[in-house]
Amino acid sequence: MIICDNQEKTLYQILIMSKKPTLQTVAQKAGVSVPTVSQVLRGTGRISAKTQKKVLDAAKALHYVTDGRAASMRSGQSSEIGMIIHYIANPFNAELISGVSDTLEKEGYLVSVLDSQDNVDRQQRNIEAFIRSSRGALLWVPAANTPDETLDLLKTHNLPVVTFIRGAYEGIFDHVGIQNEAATSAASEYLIKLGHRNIAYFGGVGSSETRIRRVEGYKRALHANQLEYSLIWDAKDDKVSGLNAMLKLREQHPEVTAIICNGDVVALGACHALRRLGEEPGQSVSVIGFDNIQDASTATPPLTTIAIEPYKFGVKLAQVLIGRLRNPEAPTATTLLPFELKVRQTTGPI
Amino acid sequence: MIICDNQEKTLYQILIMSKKPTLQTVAQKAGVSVPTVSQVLRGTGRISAKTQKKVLDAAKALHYVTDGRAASMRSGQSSEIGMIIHYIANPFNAELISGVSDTLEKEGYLVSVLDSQDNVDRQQRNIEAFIRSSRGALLWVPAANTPDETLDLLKTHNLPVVTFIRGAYEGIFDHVGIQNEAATSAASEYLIKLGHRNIAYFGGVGSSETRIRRVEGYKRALHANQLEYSLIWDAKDDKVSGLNAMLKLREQHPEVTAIICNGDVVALGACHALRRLGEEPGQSVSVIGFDNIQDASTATPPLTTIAIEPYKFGVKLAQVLIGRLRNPEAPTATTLLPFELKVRQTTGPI
DNA sequence: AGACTATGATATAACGTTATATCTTTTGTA
DNA sequence: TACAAAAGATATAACGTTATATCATAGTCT
Repeated sequence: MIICDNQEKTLYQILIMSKKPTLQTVAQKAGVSVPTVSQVLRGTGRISAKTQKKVLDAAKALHYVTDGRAASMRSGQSSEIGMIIHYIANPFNAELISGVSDTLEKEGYLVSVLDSQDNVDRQQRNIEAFIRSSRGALLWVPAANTPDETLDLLKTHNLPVVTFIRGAYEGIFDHVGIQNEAATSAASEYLIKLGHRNIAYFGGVGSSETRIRRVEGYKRALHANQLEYSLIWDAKDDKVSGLNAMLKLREQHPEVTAIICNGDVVALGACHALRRLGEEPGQSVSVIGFDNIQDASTATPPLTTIAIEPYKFGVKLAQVLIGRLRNPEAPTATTLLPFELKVRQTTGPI
Repeated sequence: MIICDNQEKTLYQILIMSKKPTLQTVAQKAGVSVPTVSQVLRGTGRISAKTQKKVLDAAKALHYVTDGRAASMRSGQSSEIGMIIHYIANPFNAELISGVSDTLEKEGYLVSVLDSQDNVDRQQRNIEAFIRSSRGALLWVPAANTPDETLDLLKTHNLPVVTFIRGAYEGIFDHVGIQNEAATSAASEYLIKLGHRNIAYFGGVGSSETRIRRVEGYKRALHANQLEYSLIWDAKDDKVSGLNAMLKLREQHPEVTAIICNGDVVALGACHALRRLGEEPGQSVSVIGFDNIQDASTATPPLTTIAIEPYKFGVKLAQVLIGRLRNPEAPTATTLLPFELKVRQTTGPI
């Protein structure tokens, strides 16, 4: 019994003491030097086939995985990419993130996403966390009213940055954005052709870059068609807020016959409000969304919306970043993604 | 002109060459040694107030941020936590992630999330990526049919792991889960009390741990009430699949008067199908969801569902991990979160 | 006053990798 | 056969931290 007990203890000790494998461990097992192992695993191509096999076998047997910290520190390169977005759970953003991750993972990068909640302090902490953790690049939706201090931090640490969605720093950083102004302008033109005269811009709060541009597109179209009437109606970009804001709008401004929304979620909330009032979206009031989220097509009635394909947006964003990392000295560029007006059943003649 | 030109070049050179600040840089500026700076910044409390001020001023002026790679490598500790989940964009999971991130960020950790898409190869790559990038712990929803190789990898690298949602490795790792069986059992009992006899389990595909438990709860309740009828109907957990599966179910099994769904999303799809058929959820067919996502309460009609608060789930999960990291030798534990049956309008007497 | 302790600061080594330079062996050529 | 060149493997140093041990200096006690 005592012997058995001792044996167990010994095994336990070994288990505890077995550290994770390093180049050192693999080199010993394969009977070669540490730099040789490193070269084989990185595939520099300067090691003979025979040695390569020995090394690869040893590495596999030991479940060896490179320590990215050490590799990154020595080589000065990082395969980790940080992303800061204003709201992760939004379905549009979630799809976009998938596009980014899929594309960058194929290139061997690892993407981590933080949610700034559009709060500049949180954003500052997020960026510091990324710098501390040595992310090699940053994909960034700048929060409204970002202070200069944040920019200083990014510049001090020479972090390659690509902004997206919100174009606050074009010229300083690469940017991938949406044709906001052109999109809402086209949507307004469409409503005007249907005969609408009292068109409101619905949803969004405050003066984010995105919303300003969209409102401008809306106003431009009104102006181009000599329409006097215009109305901007605030609502946070979630369904419940959209619902409540629409109830209020119908009460206070019954003259409105069409709305262009800041996002699909808020648009669906508005449709919901109309039906609760016994009205049908597309009949008494036309509704146009923005984003084309999955629910837009499956809702009853299906939502007319400005479609930006979020997954493709993410892919493009990733490609721009890859280009930047390959060619760090290239001048900064702005890429605007195309949009499409998907006409469904929430729009109709007046 | 030449002088000016030279000056400009010099400035440019300096800018290019200015590397990011290190302890070295800060130490020089403050006129102290490197270890002193390190101690001040970590707050070991062994440095005089006067020296502390010098150091902190210098660090601030230089925008110094610790290099986490080096710190982690030397100290053997990591403040980065990896999370692998089967589907990021699902609103329940998105909320859960928020709960985790918020809680862990407060403790100084940085969470990165990867989406395994329930694919074991992808999952394996994700785990390798996390090991390579030296995550200090892993929060993990194991994919169905995870191979032993994956476990070997985790064990070899001594990674602290907390599984959640799916309890495949209880006893090996800590686990935070849902009372799946009790929940569907309670939901079934409720339907039976309303007079339903032909109840189906609706949604989910294949034999995930979660689904097995939920189906078991459903069957247990049927059995306890001597009901003969049972039916399990597959559907992927998205709205469109739910819609199509429900259309088929109504066609092939018109005798069913109530369904218990694998998730709210699929349940909402089912409700949508009913309305398309001119039926009203809660009248001809009762529908019970699972998760209580935001849309569940705002849908028409509001969805009766089994509520788990995803944010609280995330907070609890984070707390379990923190406990594990504080006390690595403690025996593993399983925590099951309470559920609540939220009765709304999609359930009614037969 | 001399020895002892507490306090504050520093010197040194190590974490695991990769870049560079160096060394050995093989191959090719005159 | 001798020598250069190419190929294959290795030795060494460095990345930026922190743990540990060491060294001053000031304060306390007998």
